[in-house]
Amino acid sequence: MNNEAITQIRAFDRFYTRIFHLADKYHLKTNLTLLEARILLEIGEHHRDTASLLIQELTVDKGYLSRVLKRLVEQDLLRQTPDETDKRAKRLSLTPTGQEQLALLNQRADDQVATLFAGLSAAETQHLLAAMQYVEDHVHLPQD
Amino acid sequence: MNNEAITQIRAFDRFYTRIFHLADKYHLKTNLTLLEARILLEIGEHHRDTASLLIQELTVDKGYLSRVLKRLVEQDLLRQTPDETDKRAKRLSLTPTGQEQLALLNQRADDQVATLFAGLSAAETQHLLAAMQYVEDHVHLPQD
DNA sequence: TGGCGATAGTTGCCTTTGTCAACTACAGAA
DNA sequence: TTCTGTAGTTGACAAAGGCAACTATCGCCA
Repeated sequence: MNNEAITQIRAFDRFYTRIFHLADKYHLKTNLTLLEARILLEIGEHHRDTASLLIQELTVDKGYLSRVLKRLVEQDLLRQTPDETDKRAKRLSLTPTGQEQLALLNQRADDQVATLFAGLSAAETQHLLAAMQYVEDHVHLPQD
Repeated sequence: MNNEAITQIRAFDRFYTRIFHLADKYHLKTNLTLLEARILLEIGEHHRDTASLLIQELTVDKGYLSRVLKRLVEQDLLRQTPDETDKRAKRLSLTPTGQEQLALLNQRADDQVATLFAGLSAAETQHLLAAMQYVEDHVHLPQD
């Protein structure tokens, strides 16, 4: 890969990081931090229901995560129920309140995205999705 | 924009955020934090040579930035020279040591990108750049 | 089966990062 | 020349996160 290409990719990276840094405010006006919001999302939408799964997905320290989860439990957004088959683990699930919060977060995040890409025609939207897909397909995931 | 599209875009966002969260480690093995690295980059490459410009670009608190800049000066990576035409402002520039560090950072960041997109043919690389450009061109920048 | 290294999660301790408000100094316009 | 706004600094504080030690349990295998 030549230097010119690398320069352009780095420019895209800066651009995209900035955009989504601005957009990653969907948790505001809730009482949640960005990490807490992402946790609710991962549990509620992607069924990652143990701390270890979250640690992998969110690349966060387990000690820190433990505390954040505790906070979510105290706020009655999260439940930790003992895992019957593995007594070291705890299964995480959202309380009704947690589900409400998640719905709200999703609403906000959707709105953000809709604003960022407002006014595209159907054809442009398709093209955009294809472009994103292309990027995703051509990144070499670093192995963990 | 329909729900399906929004969902896919949010998936891309999560993906890309994660990738570049992993990739944003180019400052490691230097003594610099990510913010410090980005500051050197903005000053050295993009000629943003006052604190206010950096505040805008990096969306960082001015009090905090002030301290970080002070630290960079102490490390002899940065110089602050009085602005003759505006005596409130200070012009920022890299010391020779700072320029060396910047070169090192650029090297590391380039390597990261090259690794992430390793093995693409020239045609694929062109396609990738076009895809990124398309995304960039179709985002509605939120006005500050 | 019982002993042992690995894994899940918690806790204490500490550092770094970031926020907020008050403050000084200067600019630019009325 | 006074008033409002901007550039940057400082103090006090809160939030975020890293690190290591610890408990409990698991799963393997001699």
